[in-house]
Amino acid sequence: MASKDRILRLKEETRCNILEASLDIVKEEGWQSLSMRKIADKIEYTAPIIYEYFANKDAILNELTRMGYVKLARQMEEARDKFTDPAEQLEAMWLAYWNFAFAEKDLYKVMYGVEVNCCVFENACPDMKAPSNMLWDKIEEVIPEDKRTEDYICTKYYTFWSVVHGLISINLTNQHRSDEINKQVLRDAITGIINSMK
Amino acid sequence: MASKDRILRLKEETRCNILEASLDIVKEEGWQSLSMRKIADKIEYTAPIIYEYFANKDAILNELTRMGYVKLARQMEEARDKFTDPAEQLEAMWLAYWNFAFAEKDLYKVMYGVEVNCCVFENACPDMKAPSNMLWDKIEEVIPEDKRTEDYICTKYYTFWSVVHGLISINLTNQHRSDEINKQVLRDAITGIINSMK
DNA sequence: TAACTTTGCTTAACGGTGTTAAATTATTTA
DNA sequence: TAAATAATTTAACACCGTTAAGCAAAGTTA
Repeated sequence: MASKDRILRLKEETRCNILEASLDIVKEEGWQSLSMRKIADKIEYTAPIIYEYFANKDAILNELTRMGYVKLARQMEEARDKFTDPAEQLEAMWLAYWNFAFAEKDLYKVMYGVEVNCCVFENACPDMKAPSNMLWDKIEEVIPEDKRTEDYICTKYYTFWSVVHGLISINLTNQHRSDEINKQVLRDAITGIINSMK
Repeated sequence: MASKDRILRLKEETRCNILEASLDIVKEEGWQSLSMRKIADKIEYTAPIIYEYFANKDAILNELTRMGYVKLARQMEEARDKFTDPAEQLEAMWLAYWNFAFAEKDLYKVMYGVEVNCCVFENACPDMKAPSNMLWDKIEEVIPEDKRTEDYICTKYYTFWSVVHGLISINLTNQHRSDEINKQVLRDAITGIINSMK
């Protein structure tokens, strides 16, 4: 009954093929244009057979993100093991996280639910720039004159924006929802950055 | 020829109705289930009529985000004008930004492209928790024993995650792409938080 | 070997999406 | 009133996720 094994192996293989094809499409065209029919085309089957391997499209995305987390964890471990000092290790791990996100952009987008809503952001209309301009101007005002270079302002601006937007995103996608911790993180970060500028 | 004016006024009104209906649907069912036919239903027309007011669905989302930015700017101005000290003003503005995001969750999601990919995040499988556990453990290690409470670790963890994920999101949705600034922000923030823990 | 059953896969279909072209109805103009 | 124009709808296209029915090959049993 070795034929059973062969068939099982084949089934496992097409399961893999489905995931590989999906990831290819995601990498080539972005995860929002991933469709069951495109996957089927790529593995040279018709769409319905995918449902013998995955309950639905979400299940495929789910498995892709799971695999993404595994890969991320591996890269972070590698980075960690290059150092012995805990602080250095921590920094290396965050850098690995960072690097992963950019090496696997679309995967990261699927994993953390980041996506542009529609159009190009390039020639953003003035209304879209108003809030950032306001913040920018105020940051400029807080920074003492002797430090006030374009790059320094830019750095502080993005540090601010990152921590706030990041915490918001986490709360919106995840349902973390511990208001106490959130407020503490937010105030810690904001006052910290402000003090660092003075 | 006052009838021309009346017609123009009516046209402007249905344009408004389209946007209002869209925002209602977005608030009720989330922006991913916004459809041209649903909008048409709500304004008691058929779908093709919408194309006389907006080029396509993206144009509607675009206008909604533009209006969102206007609203955000107004709330930030209000917050700013309650203080005179620049540092206090800056903090108030960031808090206004924060409050806006949670008062207008779905609008913020459209504006900044934040969305869950598919399923519930609640009972996340272990693979999904591995990276965060690794970071959590290392943070715990870096924090001196006398400060090492659950809440303190949690705060630091989310501060880290927020700033990194936030900066990543900004880079992925936007195409900011100034590697120099990015690296500076990242290292500034990370080493800053690390030092604050010691 | 012949009949029956299971398996693997496809075709067809449902209800949904954004979008466009043609047809129809209503309104204005001559 | 008749012609022209505008407003609106119907119908259609091509896509989407998903399911049910059908078919053909393979395996199993008599």
